[in-house]
Amino acid sequence: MIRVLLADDQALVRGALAAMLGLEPDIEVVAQVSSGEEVLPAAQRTSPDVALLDVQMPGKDGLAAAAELHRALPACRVVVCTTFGRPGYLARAMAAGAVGFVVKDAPPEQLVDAVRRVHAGLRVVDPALAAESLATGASPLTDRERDVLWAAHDGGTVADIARALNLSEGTVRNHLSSAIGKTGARTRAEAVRLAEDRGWL
Amino acid sequence: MIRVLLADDQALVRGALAAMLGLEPDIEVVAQVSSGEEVLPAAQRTSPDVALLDVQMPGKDGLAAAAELHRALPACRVVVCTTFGRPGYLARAMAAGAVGFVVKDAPPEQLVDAVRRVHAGLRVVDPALAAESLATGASPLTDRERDVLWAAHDGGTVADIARALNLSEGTVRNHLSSAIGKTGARTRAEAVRLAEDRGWL
DNA sequence: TCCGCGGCATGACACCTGTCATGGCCGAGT
DNA sequence: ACTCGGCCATGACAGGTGTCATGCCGCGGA
Repeated sequence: MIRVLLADDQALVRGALAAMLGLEPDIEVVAQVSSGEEVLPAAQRTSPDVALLDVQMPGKDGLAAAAELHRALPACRVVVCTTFGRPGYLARAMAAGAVGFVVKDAPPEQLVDAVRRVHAGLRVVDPALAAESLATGASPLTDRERDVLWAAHDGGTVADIARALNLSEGTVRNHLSSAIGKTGARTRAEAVRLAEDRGWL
Repeated sequence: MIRVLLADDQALVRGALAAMLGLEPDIEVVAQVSSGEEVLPAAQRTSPDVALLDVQMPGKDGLAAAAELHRALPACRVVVCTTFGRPGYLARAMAAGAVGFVVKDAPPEQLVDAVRRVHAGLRVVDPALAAESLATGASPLTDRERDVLWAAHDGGTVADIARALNLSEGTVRNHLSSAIGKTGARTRAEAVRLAEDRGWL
């Protein structure tokens, strides 16, 4: 029996995934949580063999939860599952100690397959995504540029961003300008979009 | 037996939902498709009692598919299912002839419940969302304002938008200004975000 | 018929943005 | 000690942006 922990904020898909995994004779879902914060306590309580974590979750996201879980319970194999096949996510998931990475576009068998494979000690990564991840490369943005770009995410003015980060407006403009240059965008909005697509935020 | 058609572009969640619904003794998933275009042909082939359509799909989205399906096969009850509980989606789904609206945050039982209820001729709508929908109201944007705002979606300049819509730059600025005023935003980026959240695009 | 509203356009103006030059500060690697 | 890169800041400038006044056209309702 492979003991599985399931983390996804959308109750409907979490329940559906549990039902699907439950159909497999050698898989048992021993815990379900809906946020990153609940992952570690639930894992310590139920000691699962495999943890299936969604990236998009309120509060602590799946990547942060994966890192935390990997440090505290190295025996628990982590599979990261996400809606968006963004190259940056893959790289960050691997850096966080995940051994599997599954996209929600993939056929259902691939998930149960991934659970079995990581339980057997193998790594599971989509080859196409791995190639794209290497091609896109790591984020060229500095920490501060990322902060500023993230603060520009919801469309505030330079003054708003400067206030939020305790910076001068000129500095914010510089960071934005630099980020725009590095992403190849022509406006800050485009830069935010591109950086987000590449997982640089 | 309630015959169900399932439409969701994410193969994993589609399969998981099918597995979950398949566990119910009185429900049978007779068709699964991954895009809005496939909905009508599949429905005509399998004549389901209930169609469960995701809003976010490539090409023709769930709302367009719902309208098409409702016109062609009025006997088939449509339930719209979405990740985002945006008020505008609810209104547009109802206008498209849907009789059910389920958010993916909802508990799993609520989905099977919704399927049974709509099959019994009832409407299924989240009360909180319905209230918010009424409060937000219909879009105050004119058609052109919506077009311009949508064209501004990916962060191009005014000149880009003007080219894309064959308008003068001044006109684009006017429409944007008007849209910014109506949404209560202060920049075009914020206006795009707000309008999107409210389902005005 | 006239009026009002929406789409389209022009021009002007204040303000915001993106870019650049310049300089100071600090920590890391040579 | 020195250099280099990242961070922060200031100031200046061209060009983009948001707003307003004004006008024309076409359409549907009073």
